[in-house]
Amino acid sequence: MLTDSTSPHLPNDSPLTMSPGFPNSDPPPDFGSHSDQAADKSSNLNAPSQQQGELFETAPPPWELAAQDDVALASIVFSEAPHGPYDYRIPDSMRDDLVAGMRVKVPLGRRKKPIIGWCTETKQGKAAHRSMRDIAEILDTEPLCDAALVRLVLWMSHYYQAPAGQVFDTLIPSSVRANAGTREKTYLLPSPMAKDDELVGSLPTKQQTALRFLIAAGRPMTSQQLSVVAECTQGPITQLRKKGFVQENVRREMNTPTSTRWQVDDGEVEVAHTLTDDQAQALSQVTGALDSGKGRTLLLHGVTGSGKTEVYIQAIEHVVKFGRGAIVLVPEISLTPQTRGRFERRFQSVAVLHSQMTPAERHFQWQRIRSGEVQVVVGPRSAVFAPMPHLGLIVIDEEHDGSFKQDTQPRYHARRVAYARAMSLNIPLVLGTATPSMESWHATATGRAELIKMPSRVGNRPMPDVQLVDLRVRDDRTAGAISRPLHTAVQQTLNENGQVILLLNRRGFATTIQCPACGYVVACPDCDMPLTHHRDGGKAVCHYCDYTIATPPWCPACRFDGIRYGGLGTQKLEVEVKARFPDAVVARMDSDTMRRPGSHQKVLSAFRAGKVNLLLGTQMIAKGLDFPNVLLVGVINADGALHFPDFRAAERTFQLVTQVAGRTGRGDRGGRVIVQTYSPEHPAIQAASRHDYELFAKGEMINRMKFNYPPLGSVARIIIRGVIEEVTEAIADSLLSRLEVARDTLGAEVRILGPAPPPITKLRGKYRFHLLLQSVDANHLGETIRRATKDFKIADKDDVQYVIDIDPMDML
DNA sequence: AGCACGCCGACT
DNA sequence: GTCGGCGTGCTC
Repeated sequence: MLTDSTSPHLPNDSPLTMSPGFPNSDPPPDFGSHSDQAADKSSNLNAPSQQQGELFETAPPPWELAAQDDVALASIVFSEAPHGPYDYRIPDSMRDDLVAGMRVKVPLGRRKKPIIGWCTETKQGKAAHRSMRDIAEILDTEPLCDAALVRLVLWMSHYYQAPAGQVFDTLIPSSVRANAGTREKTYLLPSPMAKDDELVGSLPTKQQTALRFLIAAGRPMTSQQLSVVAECTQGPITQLRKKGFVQENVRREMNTPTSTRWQVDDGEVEVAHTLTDDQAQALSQVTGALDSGKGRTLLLHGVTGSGKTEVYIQAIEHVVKFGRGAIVLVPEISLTPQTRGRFERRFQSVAVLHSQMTPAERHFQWQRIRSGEVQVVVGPRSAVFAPMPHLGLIVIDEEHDGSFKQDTQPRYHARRVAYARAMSLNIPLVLGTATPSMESWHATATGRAELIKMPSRVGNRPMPDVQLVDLRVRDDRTAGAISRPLHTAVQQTLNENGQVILLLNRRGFATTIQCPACGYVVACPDCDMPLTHHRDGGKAVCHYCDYTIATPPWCPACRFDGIRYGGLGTQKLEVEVKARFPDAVVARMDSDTMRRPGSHQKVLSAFRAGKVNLLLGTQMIAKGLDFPNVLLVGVINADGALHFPDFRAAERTFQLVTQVAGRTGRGDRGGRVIVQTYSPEHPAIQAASRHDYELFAKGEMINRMKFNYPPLGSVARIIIRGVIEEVTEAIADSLLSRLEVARDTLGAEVRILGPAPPPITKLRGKYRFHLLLQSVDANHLGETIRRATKDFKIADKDDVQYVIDIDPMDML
């Protein structure tokens, strides 16, 4: 039986452990200490047996009492296996220098070379381990993470079940660890011997003059500099060093060339805009939260074009006034020169972090931020780790965006991490979006977040009109992908010299089974997921639970026998569009054509300049573009996103349609949107067509409730991949039984699904299976996985790997 | 991940 | 009898 979901040995007021957590998680059972014993305890949900365990663990056997001297110890973790933590003795000579957050070199096992590790904690040891070894070397003079960030690392390591060493490596850019763009410089100082006039007087003239110049300078100089001012060669200076008249002082410094690059080039300064009533109201709520000195989450729900950015900026100005800094997270795609310029013109000192930065620049910006001179950091998800010393506010723009979840280990969500960081520092977290994630929306309903509404556009521009085209209506259908009504609208817009955006959400691998006559989709009775058609064997499979049936030859709802399996590519659409509108200049934007860096910007500036009339592409054109001459947006097939085998499919569809609709109606000429669909009555599509988020959220929450999908419950996913299909599946099966055992011994309430083939069955030559775990309590879920995988070893010969994804954002 | 230990087969 | 195959286990 489960007694309590909060761990008894945790301080309950600790902000990172505030219960209930957000979005949808409970406190980490332990993040303060993570020695072996602590890990044992934390994997036990049952409080009474924990106390029992302590009886045995805290009393050392008598023969170890001799080793009980109080020694200085450091807990060290590694980014490579074995990840630790291991305890090392701190030699007396290092005792005052080692701080948590520094890197060290330590001996490990029978290795010849010492290994680099991270210090998570220094402590006074009582029960010394039987084979305690010494720290060999300290690599940093300053910790790379302050105490609060070390705590964040340990929390992330626990929550995402990733080795702490790996989390450190994620937090601290490799360029910082490698000291990119720096060089060791040797400075010269007069030594005590140089004070002895008699000795100095006995030196040869050149050496004497050089030394007198160095003394007169009154500051350390490089031998280069000294040779210039003293008008001599290196010779005399080398002699002075040899004879001991000068001391050497080695310092690591930034190379000069990069150190000016960050500066704003245009020097333009923008003043604060006059706020609309909505904006003023929103701002006062945010500043109120700032002044309260509490960790609070504010969801800023503002329609596209309502001016959220101006609210962020003025809130940050408020923070800056008090000498504190802010972090602004933006989706990868919207880190454009425009976004950057906007912040740079409003603040004296901005650090923009982006993916094209060189290692030296990245390192330089990191140092600037840590020095405290930066007021605002703008960047993608990793900017949540910016080492801002007096952080006062974190803003996440477009908080619903998928790019905030990292898809490699540690698979963290920047919103979840930002929440943990903000709450631990007692500062506000502002989440801004036109289409809140269900997680954030639910948080406002349960009181974990406060809702701020901005329902109208700046200048009171109307929202664009959204027209649904029912593809089931025979008269509107054509042989191609563009219906008659859409064709007419495109032609008309082009005739009026307007620009057109056509959105195709191609996710080719998902072959959902949909009836073209009535729109019916074949779904799994247990998971509510659309089944996916597999050509070989004519089977239809659920990617969550492996439920399988024979693909029905005709529609189960209306008995129509021309059932089809979705799928249309941008290339094919481009051909059709060019044939239909031969006079239009068409550009295509998708991951295939946008592979080269800069091509993105190139196409967009051509579109902005009006050289392109019709822009065709995937999701990437749905976000953030602001072109006043776009009078028509067409969504080729809204169902592609809608009937995707993912419980977030409806949410994605709503977001997609709403965001793409926001690309039009930004000028004086208004704008319209046409959405083609087989399911015009679907709540997500209906709500999007009316620009009614709350209508959507209400309906969607009921759907999520049926199966306890997030945000009502938690989900985790374990992906198992290997070269041999049978072996991979066998290991997935053994992991399943371990999970079941762990769940039952813990008495945890967790539903385990699979192993099932994920939508992407084979990736880079490896077969994949996945296990899905669901629970209303994130702790139960986490503990079950922790226990099941604790000593789970896969033999090398099997060549199978597994990955744990906590709060997965997709099921591919 | 290394690195050594150990337990079975083919060689001088 | 030894050299070496790689399966197994440990690293504070």
